[in-house]
Amino acid sequence: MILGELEKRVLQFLWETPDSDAKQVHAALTKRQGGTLNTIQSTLDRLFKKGLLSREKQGHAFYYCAKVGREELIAKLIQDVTGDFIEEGEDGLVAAFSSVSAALDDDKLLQLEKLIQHQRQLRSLDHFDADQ
Amino acid sequence: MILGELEKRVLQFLWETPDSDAKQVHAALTKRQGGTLNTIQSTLDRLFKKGLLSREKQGHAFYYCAKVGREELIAKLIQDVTGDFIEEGEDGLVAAFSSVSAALDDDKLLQLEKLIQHQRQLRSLDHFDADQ
DNA sequence: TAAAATACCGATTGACGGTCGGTTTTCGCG
DNA sequence: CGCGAAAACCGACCGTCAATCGGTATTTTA
Repeated sequence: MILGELEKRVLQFLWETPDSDAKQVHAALTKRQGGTLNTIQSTLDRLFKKGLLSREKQGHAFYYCAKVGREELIAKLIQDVTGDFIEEGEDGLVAAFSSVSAALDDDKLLQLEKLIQHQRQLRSLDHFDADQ
Repeated sequence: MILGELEKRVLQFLWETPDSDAKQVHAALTKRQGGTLNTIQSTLDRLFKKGLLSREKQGHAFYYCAKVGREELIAKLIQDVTGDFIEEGEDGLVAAFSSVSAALDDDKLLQLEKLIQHQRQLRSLDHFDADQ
């Protein structure tokens, strides 16, 4: 999946400000270039058709929400962009991580290891909560 | 950086078979669709101009080599595709990994942690060798 | 030097994002 | 209920870029 510049900016805005209509998105993005209200509507529609947004009619306008979170989208983009270089059958994300770890220096690698340990620790806490 | 389908297949071939000319690439890729020899030449040229290939004239033909390895390219692609969603200043790759770790289940996370530990172990062995 | 192999140039096609004008639909209010 | 405004929708156009390939210039080699 390829995202254009405007599409990315719209997504970022909707992560910060969910449940916005075209007018609001336009008002927010037009300050740093953002085209016409029509342009924003087209972009919202394209993102909706790509399955990245949900929308609901309130009054006479659609209100949009991001259907995927930032992390989820990043994961999807990485899988897309690396998919053709990953063997069939292996998990795309893990394989991508694996490939890339070679490109990280020692500090980055340590940083990443701590990050994952932290993440796993959070998980076990969640499980502990869920067990109560 | 955006890579087309043919460009990806050419790259993969050159990783397996470095120092090939257009004719060889064409012979190898034409079995599963690959256009004319001219098409392959254009694609090689495009990849060369993108800085992904090096070339050297031997006889009357250019012989191409991939200038970036598979891991390096994957790292670059991930940085490109996630760059707009990563804060300025932080390391793109680590930040991307960090974002994505949320999208991994426990097994994958553990798998990844072991992978990184393994990688770090390799590094220290390399350093040990280098010190001798 | 001539023929063959190859590089190079340019045109075309097909996607796709961005842009926007014009028309139709829809909603709310008098 | 009907009117006016607001919004959605449609379609067109542009720019970019990968893929494709024909034709021509260039280079190598015999």
